[in-house]
Order: sequence, then C-alpha cells, then structure tokens
Amino acid sequence: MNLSNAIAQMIYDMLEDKSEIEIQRNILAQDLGCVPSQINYVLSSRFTPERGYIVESRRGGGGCIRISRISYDKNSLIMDVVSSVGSGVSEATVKNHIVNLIYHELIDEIQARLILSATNDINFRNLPYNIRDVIRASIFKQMLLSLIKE
Amino acid sequence: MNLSNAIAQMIYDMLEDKSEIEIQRNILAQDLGCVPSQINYVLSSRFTPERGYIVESRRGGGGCIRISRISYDKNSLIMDVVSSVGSGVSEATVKNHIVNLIYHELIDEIQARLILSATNDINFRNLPYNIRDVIRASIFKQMLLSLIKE
DNA sequence: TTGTAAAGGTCAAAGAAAGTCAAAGTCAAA
DNA sequence: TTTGACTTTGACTTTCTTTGACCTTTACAA
Repeated sequence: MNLSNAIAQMIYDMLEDKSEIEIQRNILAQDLGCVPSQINYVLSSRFTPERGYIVESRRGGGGCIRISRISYDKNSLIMDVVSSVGSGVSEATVKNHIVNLIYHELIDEIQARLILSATNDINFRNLPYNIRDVIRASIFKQMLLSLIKE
Repeated sequence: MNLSNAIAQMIYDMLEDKSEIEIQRNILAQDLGCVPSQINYVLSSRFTPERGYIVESRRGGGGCIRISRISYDKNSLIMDVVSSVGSGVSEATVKNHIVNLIYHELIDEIQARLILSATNDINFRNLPYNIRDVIRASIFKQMLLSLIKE
C-alpha cells in the first residue's frame, strides 16, 4: 500500500462519524512522516467534487483545511453527472463519479461494476487515446441516462 | 515447456485457493527472469474473459495487477454466452442474448438497460464499422463477467 | 501601521509502477 | 520449404506518486 492510499484511508476514517473535519496540514504531514504537499496531492486526487467532497482551507497562523461531504438531491444527481461529463472523459474520472453514485445509493455494487467494466480502457485497447475518452463519455452518459429512463 | 506456459502455471497455482490475487508485474518478471511485458502477453493470451478471468491494474508507485477468477458452475449460462461471443458481435446479437438472459432471470431490467445502452451503436458512430463490433464484443463480455464476479 | 512567523498552495522534476507495439525468433503443419 | 500461429524481447509511452523549492495569505506583536 502506498503512502497516498494510507493518508486517504486516515481521512476516510476521520470522516466516518462526522460529515466534516478540520485538519492541520503540517501536523498531519509530520505525524505521517511525509512532506506537507503530499497532503495536497491526496486531497486533489481523491477528495474531489466528483467523489462528493468539498475541500476548503485557510492560510496563515491558525490556518487549517476543512474537508466535508456534500449531500445531493438524489433526483438530480444523475443528471448533474451527465451534464458534467463533456465530450470526453477519462477512466479515472468515471471511477470518481461511480464512488459518489454508490455513496448516495443511486446505483448498487453490481450496476457500478457494469458501468466500470463497460468503460474500462481494456475495451479500447487498439483505439488512439483521444478517441477512447470520447467513446467512453458516450457510453457513460448513455448508461446513466438509461438509469433514469422511467 | 515454454516460458509463457510456466508463467501461466504459476498464476494458476496462486489462484488455486483464492479467487483473486494481486501481483506486481516487475517483481514477478524478475523472479522469473523474464522481461516485464511478457507478463502482459501471458495475461492477454490466457487470462481472458472467455476463460473466466478478469484482469485489472493500477500504474504508478505502489501499482499492481489484480487477477480474479470467476466460478464457472454457478453461472454457466452467462459463461456460455461469453464464450459464444467471438471477437466481434453485432448490436442485434447482443439484443438476442439479453432477451435470453432476462428470460432465464440471470439479469434484471435495469442491468439489461445498462448493457444495451453501453453496447448501442450510437456510442460508436465515429468508428469504422469493422471496429465497432470488436469493441462491442469486448464491452459485452467484460460486462457479463462483472455480473458473476465474486 | 508594518514586519514577521505561521500557516497553507503551486508546480515541476524525478521516481515508480504498468501498458503498448512492432520486430525478431521458434516451431509445427501443410 | 513455406507459412502462419505463437512467443520473446526491448524501446518507448502513459499513469500515478513522491519530493522539494518557492509563493501567497493571515494573524499578531511591536
């Protein structure tokens, strides 16, 4: 297990029973024996809006980082995801959306697996990269739309 | 016995008592005294959907390859479909399979809609015809396998 | 009012995996 | 003997992580 995953896990744990936590970047980094900017990396790669998190911070003396979970209106979440996906989307971004959709119980594990396997890069092996993301976006959106079709 | 078979055998052995393993490509290659990309060759030639395997991976520091095996007996009908789909499949054929799978209650309505929208030709409109069926076949098989994973 | 220390932010380079692809090699069957 | 499927190899690519140098913002004391 790499460092970033460990840090992420620690933050997930802290968010277990609260919907919002405040951390001090330098202190957390010191506890973990890592460089402070690593915390930023973890936050920007894992605690994204796609996954349903908001990250805010305040600099200067007494500064801190606040991480909170967003709660969505369920009915419009899927449409929000559809419209936030542009003409192309990476595999990693799809994964982020899926994490959030599962969290909000809009899809179950099996449906998540179906979407992930349909959008997996393995299916596009022999296509040029710029086209892969376009096809993936189309598939992802079609699948999401099929979920709300009545 | 050639190298590829030896590698495959080693992986089969590791999967003997677990249904899922994680390996590190470079380490395995080093243990075996082969080039890392040989592992990819073995995986893509032998650990295929038709044979009931799902292969996933993560790059970068701490990256790894996860190989999971599907149990044949439980869902032999789905596996039959997977292996009857060749390297390419038409939209119409997918539909026929779906009807059949629903009839046998192996998938529900929502799952059927997900599969149909993922394999819909609309997603492949800017691809040449000969490629469409290949991509569709890959997606269809990956999705079916994901249903019986675990 | 201003200077300074104490936060956090940004970015790019280096490192650490895995993936791709095509050329070359092997070998058995026609 | 040729052909074609399968295998082996290695150069190059893509993705993700780690690190550190430098930047910006803020609170507070002088």
